[in-house]
Amino acid sequence: MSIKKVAKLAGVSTATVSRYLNSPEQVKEKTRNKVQAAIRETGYAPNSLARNFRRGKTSLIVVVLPAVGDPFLDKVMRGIWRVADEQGYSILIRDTQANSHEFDEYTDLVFSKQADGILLLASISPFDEAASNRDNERAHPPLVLGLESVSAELSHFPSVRVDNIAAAMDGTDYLIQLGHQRIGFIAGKRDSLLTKDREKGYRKAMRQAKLAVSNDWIVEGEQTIDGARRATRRLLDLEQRPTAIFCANDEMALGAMHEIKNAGLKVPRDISVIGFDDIRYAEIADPPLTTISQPAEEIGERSMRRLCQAIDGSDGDSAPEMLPHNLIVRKSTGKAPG
Amino acid sequence: MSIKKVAKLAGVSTATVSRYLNSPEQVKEKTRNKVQAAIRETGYAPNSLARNFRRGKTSLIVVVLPAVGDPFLDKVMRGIWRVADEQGYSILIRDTQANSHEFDEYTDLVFSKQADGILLLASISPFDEAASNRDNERAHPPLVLGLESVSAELSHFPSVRVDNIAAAMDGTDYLIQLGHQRIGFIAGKRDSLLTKDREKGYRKAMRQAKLAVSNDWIVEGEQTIDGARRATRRLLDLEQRPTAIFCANDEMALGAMHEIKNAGLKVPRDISVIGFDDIRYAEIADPPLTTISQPAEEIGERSMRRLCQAIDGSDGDSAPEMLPHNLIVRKSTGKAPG
DNA sequence: TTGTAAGCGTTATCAA
DNA sequence: TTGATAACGCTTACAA
Repeated sequence: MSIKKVAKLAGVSTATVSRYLNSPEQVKEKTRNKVQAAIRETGYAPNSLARNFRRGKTSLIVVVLPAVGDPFLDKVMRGIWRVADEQGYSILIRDTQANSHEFDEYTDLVFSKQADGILLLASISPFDEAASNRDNERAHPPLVLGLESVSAELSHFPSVRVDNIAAAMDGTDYLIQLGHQRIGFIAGKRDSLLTKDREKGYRKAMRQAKLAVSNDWIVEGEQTIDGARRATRRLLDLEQRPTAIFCANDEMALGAMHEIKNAGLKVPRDISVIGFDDIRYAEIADPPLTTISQPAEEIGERSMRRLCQAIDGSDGDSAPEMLPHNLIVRKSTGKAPG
Repeated sequence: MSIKKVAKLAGVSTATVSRYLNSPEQVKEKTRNKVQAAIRETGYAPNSLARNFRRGKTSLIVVVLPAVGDPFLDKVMRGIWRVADEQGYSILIRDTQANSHEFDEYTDLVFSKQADGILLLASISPFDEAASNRDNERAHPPLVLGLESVSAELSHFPSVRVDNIAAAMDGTDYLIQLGHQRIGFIAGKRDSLLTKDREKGYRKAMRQAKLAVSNDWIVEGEQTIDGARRATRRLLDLEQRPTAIFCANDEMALGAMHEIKNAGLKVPRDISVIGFDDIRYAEIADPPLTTISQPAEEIGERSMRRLCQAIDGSDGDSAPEMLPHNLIVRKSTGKAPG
């Protein structure tokens, strides 16, 4: 009833008030002033529930991410927010740590009009149906994948990321150049495609260098500090322990370094450690962590732009957009011992 | 038009479909089956835009926090999410780093029906008007303050937090017990009441111990690693440098430790460092960081519960809810040198 | 137990 | 440039 009140007070129709709100230039100045006064007097605020309903748009974007509190997301979110602000979207965050991992649970947010689109920054399990329904409208919600590598079922969605395989190869090559031959790998969660790709890159680089990879050298770090610490202990307990460890992300690398030092060993003298992501704690780690950086803010920005395009149907090609990574050499890596 | 389609297909009225959706027990089983079949066949998903509009409720809560990517928020958000899930709310996140800091900008989200309530986990500047309008309806949106200390203008809102003053006193007392007399303090941002309170606690403890506090010992660390590094350098450059540094949070403590070690000094041999929050990186810092922990998950949970109460009007008293803090002694603090 | 129909606040179409 | 009015999809009295 609210716009009506304003209209009545201003002595105009509701249509005019609405126009004043949405395209003031269509309203004569004199009328505009009347409406403005009425709005001020009533303290009227447009009911966005009604507005959204009428427009069929929520102006909400769901960003699905692994965990709030992940320092890497800091910059990514900054990029996302910049574009969201510019385009008039609000951000709804879903954390896969606290929520479900089902693809359909997120796409339903779009189909039920709770959100206009989805920005997926985490690995989730697409329903098998999704693949078969590919031509179905339900399989094509506005959705963009950022950061994450893409499973086959999701490959028809736009995606923005670095080439995790190539990046991990670069990191591994660097260790190999330093003379390391026994290189361990601390992997992420089993369902994370991104860390799987990094593992692939590691394996590929080892293979190309004709270096054997023992199964014992690849341990799961669960993408947490504690998981990485346990993984590191297993690596250290090996009869022939690795002289270098590649961690699928910095969070785990930090845990690994701590555990290595705890065991009375020195980084990089005894063991070199390399991470991935270049989170802000990498630089101030002791020793400062060698890592691979991603253009986080740009990934956020670009994936959000792609999503806006997907929402208003102007999305062009769906080829993955690859951004460059960058090896950052610090002090946690050194020549292989002996 | 969608519920109509379903109704038509099922051969019932739209009211029956609606009832099936909202209170199935009121629908005869036979009818229920028909409706269910129709829903399945059409792939119907209720339009929550229309539903929210009709109900006058968004089921959205805005959580205003300083920065996604702050590891401390990890646990807080977990607590919030647990309650939100349970109560059927979705979480809309606003980051003051990327967004405005104005109180009204957030409360407008409620008045314009974009959200049902606000959980404030960050210091923002309330409009001066807010205080004078206190009796006005507009001054009383459902809003709860979590973590943060409360400015006078906001003191009529419920609040859940630790006693930052007392906690900082405990930390400072501990340093004093270790024999430290020249204790520096790295403060947070100027507008952060929470870190201001911690500074107050530090000052109070110093005063009670009859220890002088030089103005040079209190430097601003901007609540970032880099800010803390700059602040630390200033402290180290002092003619008589402090033998201990209290940092208003762990993030800054990590930066401080790095800078101290960079200067060729040892923690805690030359300088003790103590932080606040007990983020997950504190334990694996080198040396592991002595800090004060807050019951983060519980703060999240309780503040969210209070908010739910505020939304449905069942909120009782508005006295701040204080939770206990806990001094965690690790290796970054030791006896004063000399 | 089910159907009819009004109404939520806004926007958009059309006519004036 | 403005006004009257239908429509958006759903819920909920109220009536049947």
